[in-house]
Amino acid sequence: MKRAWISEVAHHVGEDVIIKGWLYNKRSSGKIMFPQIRDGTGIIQGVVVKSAVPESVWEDFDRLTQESAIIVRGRVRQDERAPGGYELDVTGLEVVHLAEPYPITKKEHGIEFLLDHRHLWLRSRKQHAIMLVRHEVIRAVRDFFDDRGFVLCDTPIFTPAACEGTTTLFEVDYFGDEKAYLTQSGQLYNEATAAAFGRTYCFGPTFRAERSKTRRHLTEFWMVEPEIAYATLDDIMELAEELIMAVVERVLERRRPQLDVLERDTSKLEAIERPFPRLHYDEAVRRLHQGGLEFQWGDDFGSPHETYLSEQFDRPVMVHRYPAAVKAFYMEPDPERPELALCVDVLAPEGYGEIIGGGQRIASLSLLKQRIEEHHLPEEAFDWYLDLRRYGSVPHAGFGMGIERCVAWLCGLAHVREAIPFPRTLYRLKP
RNA sequence: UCCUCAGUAGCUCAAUUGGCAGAGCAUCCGGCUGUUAACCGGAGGGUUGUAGGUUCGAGUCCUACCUGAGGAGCCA
Repeated sequence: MKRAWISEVAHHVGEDVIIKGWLYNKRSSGKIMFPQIRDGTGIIQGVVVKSAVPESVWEDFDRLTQESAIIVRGRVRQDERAPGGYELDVTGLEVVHLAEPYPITKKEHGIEFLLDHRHLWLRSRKQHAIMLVRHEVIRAVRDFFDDRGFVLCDTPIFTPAACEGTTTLFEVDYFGDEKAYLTQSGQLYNEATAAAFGRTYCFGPTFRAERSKTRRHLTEFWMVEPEIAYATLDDIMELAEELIMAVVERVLERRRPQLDVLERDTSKLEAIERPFPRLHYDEAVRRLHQGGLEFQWGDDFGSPHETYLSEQFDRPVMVHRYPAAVKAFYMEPDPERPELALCVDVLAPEGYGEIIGGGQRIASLSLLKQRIEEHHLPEEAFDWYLDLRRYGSVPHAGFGMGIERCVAWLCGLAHVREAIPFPRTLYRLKP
């Protein structure tokens, strides 16, 4: 008898198999029992008939607690009455470990309790589905860039200084005499690797010590950041659009069962098509005013503004050319209107907020120096970065896409914390 | 950092005007041969977040603190 994975039982109908897993749930009715067995790939309903199995097997099943580790033998059979369409007529059972009373029950739980038990919560059906979508999103992203000739060039997590002076950084003691910071973006290093390889991307965790407590914020999140030499703002807007389309299409193609478990309204994802609307900042402000929202030209959008703008479209919307004053120091000014930056934010539909931010970087050494000074940043920290403008400086552009916001949007989650296996938020560092 | 809300059994919640702290689930015991968060009967389970105050009497009112959640600002 061979071990079978539950996700593949359809190929074993009529065969005797071994399932190695855990007891997900159990319903019994006198002399017949229906254990739900999960093995990480899926859940299958077993059927244990008292008169058909040795007495010891029946008794062992009878005393099984939720999440006990078990090895079950039986024959696979197709049956419409079973939740997954297939059943296992059980013939044997080995109890690997009898679990203590399991804290996560079939009834509802509060979010605090579930987050405290995140290490166990991941076994639950919906969390399991979310992680498979996340996996697919990450695979789609890597395939997208790899297939287009981008080189994966990972950037450091310990950094000596801020990438952008604006946000707060986590400070780390680096062997006593020096301070290091956890990276908040790989972008500055991407600019170096793009000059070395033409097209690069980095993909890793980033850290923001912002005291934000909302459904869109984590202190540790994953970001993919492409950077292209000789690219302009228009080039990367095009690329961002293609990337999002590729990810949406891939998830719809390969993860429908998971989206069904999550009760995601997939028609909202199916409706997404190119081109995405491109909204000049001026036009965005006009729309806000038309909608009766209070907003001052020159400010950055707050979350209510982003939500309002994204609600007007059935697909992601790209807002470009924000005032340079509210953006990072390295943004290239629009040659036609230098008070604006050649940058873009992509806002996800349904109020999921900014999923992509990027733009064209300053190519001129003197202008970059000037901006560093204007932003009160220490120039010596950017020595190496300025070198990129000394040795073959070219126009270049790139962007960053937040994986968790993307997953939360695709899954229709109420909060990004469920889009990462072990979320880190302001007041939560465990488990 | 600021604003709002919450904390009662292992979990989710209830408790009228300040007047005997209760239910479902989980656990344990019993019943049930097709269950779908199975169901039915029984049992055990409590320093009401902490400290103080008001009162004959506080889960309930007051003060401070702790913990958590939602939001703002900032951001992906």
